[in-house]
Amino acid sequence: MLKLRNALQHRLLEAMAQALPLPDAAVEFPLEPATRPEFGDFQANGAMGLAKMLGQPPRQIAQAVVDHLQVEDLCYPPRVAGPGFINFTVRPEVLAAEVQERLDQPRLGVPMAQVRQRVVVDFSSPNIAKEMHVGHLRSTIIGDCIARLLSFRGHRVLRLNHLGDWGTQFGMLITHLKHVAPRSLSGEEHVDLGDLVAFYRQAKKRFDEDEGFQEHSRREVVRLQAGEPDALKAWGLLCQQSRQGFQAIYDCLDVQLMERGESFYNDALPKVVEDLEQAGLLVVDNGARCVFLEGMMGKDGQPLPLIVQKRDGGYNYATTDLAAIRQRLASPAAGGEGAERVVYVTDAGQSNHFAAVFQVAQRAGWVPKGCCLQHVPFGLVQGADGKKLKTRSGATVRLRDLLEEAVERARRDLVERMAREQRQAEEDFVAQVAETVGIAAVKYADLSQNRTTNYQFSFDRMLALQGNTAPYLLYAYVRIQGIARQGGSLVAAEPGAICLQAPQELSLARQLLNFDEVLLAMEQDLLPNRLCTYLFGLSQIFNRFYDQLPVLKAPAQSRPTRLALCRLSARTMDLGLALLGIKTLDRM
RNA sequence: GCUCCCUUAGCUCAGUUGGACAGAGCAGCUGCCUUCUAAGCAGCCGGUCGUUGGUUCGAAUCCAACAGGGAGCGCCA
Repeated sequence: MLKLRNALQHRLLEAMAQALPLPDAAVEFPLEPATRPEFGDFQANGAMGLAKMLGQPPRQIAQAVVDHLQVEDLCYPPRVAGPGFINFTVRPEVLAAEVQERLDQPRLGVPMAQVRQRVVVDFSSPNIAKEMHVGHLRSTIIGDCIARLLSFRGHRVLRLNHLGDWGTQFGMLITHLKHVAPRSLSGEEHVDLGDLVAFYRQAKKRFDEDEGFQEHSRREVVRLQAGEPDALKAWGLLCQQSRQGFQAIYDCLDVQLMERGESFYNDALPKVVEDLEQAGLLVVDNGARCVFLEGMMGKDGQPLPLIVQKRDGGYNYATTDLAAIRQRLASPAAGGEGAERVVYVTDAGQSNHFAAVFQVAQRAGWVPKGCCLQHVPFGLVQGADGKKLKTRSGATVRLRDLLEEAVERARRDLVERMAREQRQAEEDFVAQVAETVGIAAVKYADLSQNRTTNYQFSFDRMLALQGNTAPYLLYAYVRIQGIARQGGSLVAAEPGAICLQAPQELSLARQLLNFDEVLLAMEQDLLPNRLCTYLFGLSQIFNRFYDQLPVLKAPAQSRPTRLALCRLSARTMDLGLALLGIKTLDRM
């Protein structure tokens, strides 16, 4: 509907210019999608805002605009409604022509971005020697979805996994392993991710309790950052073990990422501090080198510092993040990525941190004009009790276990239903459906929630067959595929002109044509739940259509139209779900 | 103590440049399978949008105060 809206908006502004005695200053009269179906397709609310300026009642203004409007080729006569709204209802034959045109468009009416940017999407970011948990789940799923959308819009997207593979935790871990399992550091003894996690926990405990151990650990970090061969070797082995565990999860989630851990920026860290000093931003305070922030106050009303080099000489994550910003924004000729936009998908708890780092990057002059750094925050994953999600024993939930359980539950549902319906199926079919449905359910549950709020995790809800869930959407798609199978194809044997008559046909067509608007809105604020709400609505409207109107057995004059609507529905679902990172099924 | 976020139906949530009587889903209740279809469809029930003020022609949306919940706050990431 983007095309139609633009056309109507143009004519609306022309009519306004003719109808109203306006000042020279630019006056807007925006046309927006109607808030309710009974108001038609579009509504214009501008009259109310102009009432005071023109000293006329809003309904009179609206009527004057309507009197000058020339839209009869696209709409029924526009009507003034309520306090001064103008409602537009597009003619069915215009909708039909749009459907016809979109049927064979690969992009389903969604334009390429006018300005195609280089974008870095920084997401997932697990830590070496720790299992991935539900916190990484949201970053991974949301980040992947955003990257897919931006790519589809024509941007050049670089998906970076800013792995926590550097820093204090390695000092702890290496120091601890030197004591308890030295052979693991030389590679003579194999440790897997589970062992590492256990060692990490012990090391953390010692670190918190034992000052001497803390000192050793800090020294070990400095040795690592200085590139001591034995420390580097131990570190490399630890990373290798973790990486395998992560990759299994990414494969399962169908997520592509380029690994670019914190260690990548190690050599650039001294230069960050040096250049901050050159820029006159660096202050040594209590032995630590830091930049004091503008507009961010601490307890006593004093400005908060961003520490870039610790008292012991070690660098921390702020330094790494600053180095990463520079590398990403630098031109390719200078060894950078040439990004014009960098998107960070992390939990909302890091908002302050990113605000601080972005501010320092700005003040240091590292953000070229026209480039933008953006934190895309998301809320916590909570359990049924409203508290941070934990296992019954109180441990963090491992992502591996969570995904396995989703697939297992999907499988049990499927097997049970097949028994009830006396269906037979190959084991391959069951396994594939369970995998697809289980993973889709987890992803969709996450994406369908407004990302900025906390989100309550529930297997029962996400796997429910009715409601705003992945299984419901997938089933709507499966139904269309069922028609395709029975009818041989969704392409009419004797294609006739599309003619929208039944209300169910019209509302399905309208929903289908709204796809482009929704994707642009989603890109605007990077809220995947916009697309989810749309696809859920499409599924509902399709199910109504499917329930109330025959397709294959439709009268000859309706059949091509209904087949076309089915085809466009399937393609829209398929593309929409693909942008969410969800695979479809032909049967389930 | 300071900063940021949240509070909408019994439950989980939509509602983002302020717009028409506040919307879904689940749960509860009532109907509909000789039909390409029931993992579905049609309908009913359910709300002082945390509270109180303010701005506005118009506020769930913006501002202020208060209450309740969450997160963060100098050398972890």
